[in-house]
Amino acid sequence: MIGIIDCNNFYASCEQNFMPSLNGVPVVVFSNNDGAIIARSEEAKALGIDMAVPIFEVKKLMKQYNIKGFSSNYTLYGDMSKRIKSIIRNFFPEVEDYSIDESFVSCKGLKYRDLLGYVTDARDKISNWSGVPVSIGVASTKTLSKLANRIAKKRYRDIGVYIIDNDEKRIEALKSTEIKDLWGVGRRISARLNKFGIFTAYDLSLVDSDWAKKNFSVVLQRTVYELNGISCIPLELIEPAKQNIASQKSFGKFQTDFEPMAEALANYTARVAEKLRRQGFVAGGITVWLGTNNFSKTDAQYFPEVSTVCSVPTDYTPYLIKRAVESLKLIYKKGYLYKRVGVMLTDLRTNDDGTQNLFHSNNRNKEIEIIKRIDRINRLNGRDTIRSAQQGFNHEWKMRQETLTPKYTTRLSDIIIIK
DNA sequence: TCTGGGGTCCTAGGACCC
DNA sequence: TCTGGGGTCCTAGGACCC
Repeated sequence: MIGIIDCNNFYASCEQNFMPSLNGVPVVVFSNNDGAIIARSEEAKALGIDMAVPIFEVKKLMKQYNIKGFSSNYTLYGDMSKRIKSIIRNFFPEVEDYSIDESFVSCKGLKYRDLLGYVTDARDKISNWSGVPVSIGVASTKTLSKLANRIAKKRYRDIGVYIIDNDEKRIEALKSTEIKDLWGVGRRISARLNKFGIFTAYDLSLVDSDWAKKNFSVVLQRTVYELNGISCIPLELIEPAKQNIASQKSFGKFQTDFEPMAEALANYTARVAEKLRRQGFVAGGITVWLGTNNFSKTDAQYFPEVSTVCSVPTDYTPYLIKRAVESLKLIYKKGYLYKRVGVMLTDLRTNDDGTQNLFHSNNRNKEIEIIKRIDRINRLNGRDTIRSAQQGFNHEWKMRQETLTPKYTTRLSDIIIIK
């Protein structure tokens, strides 16, 4: 049996956890740039606030019902996530960290116990010890456990656990789940399935798996198997190495000139390069892109992208920034209202990769020394104490974060501020 | 006026190899 | 006059996830 442990309204719950006055109060969390809704407390859901709606569409409603809104605080959510996952490991030795607020766990070895009792106890303790309520669904496959989790959230809120452990429960769960709510089936595929008269998870479970593969893909074929209790998406207990590290952000206001966007790009590149080094990788390539506002019906649209190969796989920020800005020069064109710029480090390898380049001599050892010292200085004195001049200081492109809460768990200075 | 960010996997087709 | 078959790797684009 496989369990999925999922935090309820994770970002909203994190905010409520550190501000007791928010308990029982409708709370929403905004996307970066304070653009759209990405998390809602139960109270906010009950007032009809939908997921992913732009803020300007619900501003009135928020004012009317005094709904509290917060800018996303990923430092806080990331740290809370770490804490919750370490608690989970007390109860389940085999864990796959699936996302910031979800973990798959193996229930192997629990079969001689009262499974429901054990999982319910674990659920209560994870919720109480972290301050973030969680729900647990258990079934014989990942896809079915996701279904069980939905049922735990919707119908068994008080205990927060649901286990699909016989065929009767499985079929009932399938019949009460619309195809569009199925894990692995998105908007496009569910629309296509509807044309074949398939509307519920149960309908899909009855199709021939080869038909699913032929007409759709091996992904849907696996889903069909999983719905029938045949597990084909295994628990991944060893986290696979990252393949890419990316950063893109919308500007606080539209940009038209090259220089501020190059500055933003340099800053994002510095961030991904830091992340790269923290994980012990070097990047073999780098991709840069630009984008206009795809929601606009009148603005001219432009979404260029350029990928290049590093002369030698590297984690050296000055080189990566130089490469990124050169790439931006290739795709930048005057006359557009730009909404975002992004950078992705690709072809990641471990930093002992040792790939050389016959036609480029480089001072890898010197670079390693320099960047190690810069990282240390910045760690002790604050991010960007030493920075590339290209990163600038004005940051007029910076995203909006008008209602950001303190980084309660990771920054002492923030804790003092709220006193 | 105002609409997020960071990822993965799969597939088809082209280029290339012997 | 007539010119193969079996395979891999890479890339772009699509779809999905949270």
